[in-house]
Amino acid sequence: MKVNLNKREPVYVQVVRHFKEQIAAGNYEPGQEIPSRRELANQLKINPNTAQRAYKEMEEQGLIFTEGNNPSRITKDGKVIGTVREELIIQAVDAFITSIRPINIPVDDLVGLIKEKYTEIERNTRGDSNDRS
Amino acid sequence: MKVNLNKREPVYVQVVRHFKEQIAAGNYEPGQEIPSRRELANQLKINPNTAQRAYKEMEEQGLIFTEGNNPSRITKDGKVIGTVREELIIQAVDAFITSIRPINIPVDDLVGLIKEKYTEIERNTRGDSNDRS
Amino acid sequence: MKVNLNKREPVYVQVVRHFKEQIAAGNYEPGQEIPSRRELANQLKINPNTAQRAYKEMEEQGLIFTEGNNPSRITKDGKVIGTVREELIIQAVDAFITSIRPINIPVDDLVGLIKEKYTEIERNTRGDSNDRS
Amino acid sequence: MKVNLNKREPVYVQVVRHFKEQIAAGNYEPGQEIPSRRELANQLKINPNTAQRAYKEMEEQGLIFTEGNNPSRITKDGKVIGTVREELIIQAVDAFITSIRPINIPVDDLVGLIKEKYTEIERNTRGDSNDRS
DNA sequence: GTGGTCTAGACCACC
DNA sequence: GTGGTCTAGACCACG
Repeated sequence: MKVNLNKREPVYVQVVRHFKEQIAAGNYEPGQEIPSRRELANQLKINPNTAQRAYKEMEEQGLIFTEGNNPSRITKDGKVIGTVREELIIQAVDAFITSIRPINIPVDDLVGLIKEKYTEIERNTRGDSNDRS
Repeated sequence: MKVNLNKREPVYVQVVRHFKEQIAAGNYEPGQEIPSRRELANQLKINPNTAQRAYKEMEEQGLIFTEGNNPSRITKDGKVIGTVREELIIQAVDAFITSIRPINIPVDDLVGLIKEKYTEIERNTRGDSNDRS
Repeated sequence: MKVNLNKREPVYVQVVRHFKEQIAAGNYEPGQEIPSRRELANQLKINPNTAQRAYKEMEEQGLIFTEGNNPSRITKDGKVIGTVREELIIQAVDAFITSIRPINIPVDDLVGLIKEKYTEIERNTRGDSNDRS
Repeated sequence: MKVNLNKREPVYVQVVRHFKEQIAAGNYEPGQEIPSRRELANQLKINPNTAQRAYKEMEEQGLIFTEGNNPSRITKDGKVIGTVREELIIQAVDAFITSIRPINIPVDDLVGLIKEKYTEIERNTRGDSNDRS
C-alpha cells in the first residue's frame, strides 16, 4: 500500500479505506492478525499518531479488535465483513452517479466506457496478486 | 445552483465544476456572458472573493475569458468546450474504477447496479427541465 | 496600432506610449495633424472616453496641442521631442537592468543575447515601414 | 527582500518573482525548505493570505512542492530550476527589445548604454554579498 | 458598473 | 506548528 500525502483525503482515512478494501475483497481471514501500529507506521512512513488514529477509527467501527497487549486482529463477525463490502460498493456507485449525472450522458455509453476500462485494467494486471499491501 | 459549505470540496472548486458541467451539458453558447463575480456571489450567497477565485481558476484553464473590465464570457474555442465534456466523463469513470477495483466485484454486477440507480433517478426527475440556475 | 485589453497597462497609457514612440522614432513632423479623438476611438475600437483621456494626458505633457475646434497637432517644440526620445530610452534601459540584475548574468552574455535578438528582428521586418499605426 | 505596495505589480507577483530570481541565481538548493507562509508574511509584513497566494502560484508552476502539512520546499527537479533562469532572462530581453524597438536606436548605442549602467551599478554594490533576505 | 488586489481575522483538519 | 479555505470589508483603476 502507498499513502498519498497530497490528496485532500486525510492519510488516516486512506489507511482505513485500504483495510476496508482488503476485507471486502476477502484478502483477510476473520480473526487474522494485522500489523502493529508501529509496524504500519514504519511501512507507510507515516506518523505513528496517524496509524494510531486509523486503528482507533477501525476499532470504533468494529472492523478490528485488540485484546490486551496482543496485536490487533480483523473482526470475526461475518456480518460486519459483509456490510463493509456493500458499504464500499454503494458509496462508489453513488459518488459516480452523482458526478456523472449533470452531464447527461446516455447510460449505455457509460456502461460501454466502464466495461472498456475494466477489461483494459484486467489485461494489465492479469497474474498479479490482489494484495499488494 | 447551490453550494455546500460543509463538504470537503472547497466552494470555489464546486463553482468551477458546476460551470464545467453546464458547458459539458451544452447549456452555454460559446462566447456567452456569464454573471459578474459580484452577481454570482449574490446568487450563491458566497463571498465575492470566493467567486473571484473560481473565475480566476476557470480563466487559467481557458474555460472563460475576460476583455478589459467587461463581464467574463465562455470561451469561443470549440475545442476547449469539447474537451471539457470528455475530461469530466473520463475523470468520473477513472475515479469510479479506482475506487471499485480493489473490491473485486464482477463488472456485470456493477453495470446492473449502475443501471438500477440511473433509472431510479430518471424516474424521480422526469419532467424537470435542464435549468441552468 | 493595436491595443491589448488584457494587459495590466491601462489602454490609455498604451495609446500615449504609442504616440511617444512614433514621435521618438521621427515618424511625426512637428505640427503634424493627428487623428481626432473620435476617429482614433473608431480605429482602435476603444471607448471614446479612453481616447479622450490619452489626448488629455499628452496635452498636459506638452506632446500635442489643440487650437479651438481644429484637430490636435504634434508639438512644434523640438526640445520636447528630443526629451521624449531620451525618456523612453532611459526608461527601457532602467527597467531592463532592474529586472536582469538579480540574476547575476555577465554583461557580455547579455549583450550577445540582445544583439542576436535584434538582428533576428531586423531580418524578419526588412522592407517593412516603421509606421504601422 | 522587500515588497512595494504601491507598484502596479501585485505583491504576490513580486514575491513569486523574487523566489524565481533567487532560484535562478543559485541561492537555493533543490529540495531546500522555504519559510512557512505565516513566517514569510511576518518577514515581509504582508498578509498571510497574500503569501499563501504567492506560494500557490509557485506550486502550480512546479517551482515548489508541499508534502502534507510540512513546510514547502524548492523543487528537486533540476530541469525546472534550469528553465527558470532561462525564462527570466528571455522574458527580460524580450520585454526590453519590444519596448525599445519602435524607437529605432542603433543597437550599438544601446549596448553602450547598458554597459555604462551596468558598471555603474557594479561600482555601487561591490563588496555586497548575495544575501537571500 | 466591471475586474483585481489586499488586509484582517476567523476557522478547520492534519500531524 | 503546518497548509488551506472562507468571510467581511476596503480600496484601486478602468471605462
